[in-house]
Amino acid sequence: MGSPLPRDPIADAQRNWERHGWGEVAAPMAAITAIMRTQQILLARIEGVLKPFGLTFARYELLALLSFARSGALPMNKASALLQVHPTSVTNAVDRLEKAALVLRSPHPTDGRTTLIELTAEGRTLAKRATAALNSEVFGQSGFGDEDVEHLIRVLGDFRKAAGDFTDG
Amino acid sequence: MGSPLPRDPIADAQRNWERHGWGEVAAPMAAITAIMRTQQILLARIEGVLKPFGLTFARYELLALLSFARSGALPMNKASALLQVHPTSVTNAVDRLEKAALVLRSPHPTDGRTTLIELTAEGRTLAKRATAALNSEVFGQSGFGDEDVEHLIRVLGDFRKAAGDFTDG
DNA sequence: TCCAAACCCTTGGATGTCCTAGTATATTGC
DNA sequence: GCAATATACTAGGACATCCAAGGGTTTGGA
Repeated sequence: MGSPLPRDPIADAQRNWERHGWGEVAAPMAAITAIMRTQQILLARIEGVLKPFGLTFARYELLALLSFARSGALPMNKASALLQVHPTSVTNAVDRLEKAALVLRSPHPTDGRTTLIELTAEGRTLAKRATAALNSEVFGQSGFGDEDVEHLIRVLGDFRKAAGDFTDG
Repeated sequence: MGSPLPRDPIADAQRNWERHGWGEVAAPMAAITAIMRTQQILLARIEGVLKPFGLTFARYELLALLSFARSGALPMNKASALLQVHPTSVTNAVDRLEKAALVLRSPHPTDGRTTLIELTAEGRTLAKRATAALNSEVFGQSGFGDEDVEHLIRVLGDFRKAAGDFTDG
């Protein structure tokens, strides 16, 4: 999108906050802004690796989730809850995955309101290949040190829990 | 979007990765997924605070950036570089801010290719009010401890630098 | 001087996310 | 048993992001 800037724009923003008398919240502002930007960078990397597979991150996440379900199938509402996205986002992803013959919709055996998403053989294979690519090209080269990874998992885990994502642990 | 899950879905994913023989990259995968989810939570909080002002995060960022420029004006390409988003995203944001009379476009005095974005008085006032709201309702209550904030700034700063965001310090 | 290459912004298209409604099916309570 | 409430999915709309392409302006080398 552009070449490197001569200065860190987030560090500059933090200084601006301090200069305007908002020093109390300048550091958290910088940390939060850094999280936003880091997510953007990571998402771009992930999408770049998935593109050759005809997948986006949203579709990959759903495929991966299904591949870990013993039966290879999940109700849409369950997928929505586990992926922590709006139900309409799941509908959207399933529409496209279904067109690509990677998943299929089937009626729930006992609840007429519910639709099950099932992985096709093709979908299972692609999920495996895409995961291997992500493991070697993104997760295996995150650039984060082992200690930092542990720290991130702990700090962000506490944050997510406090935000109401889950109740255990 | 939903009530808390009984278990942390990211911790479950990490266990799944380990169970499938990808233990080497399970932790970075969990850290990266946690960053994605944390960004989602933070963005929702921010958008919630900005909604009463008729702003989105993208528009707020542009407004805030302009408010720190001494002249209150910046070329579009400069804004794109500093916000680290695609030029078309800036075009989009400016279109909407201009309709709301918060900024206006003016020609660059010496370079006919360039368009300057200028903050209006109304835009400057709104930026100030929105910043105050974010400071008190989001940044001031991030939920991150002081030490964790410092750690995040450092770790994510190193990451962004390694990713080519900037070259200084 | 002058034309090609570089640069700047906008338009149009594809995706993803969320929200608000609307339809269909289950559950609950009287 | 039936009406009221709750739940599940989908349709349509608003926004944001990126990419690909197009038109105008500058710059630089022949």
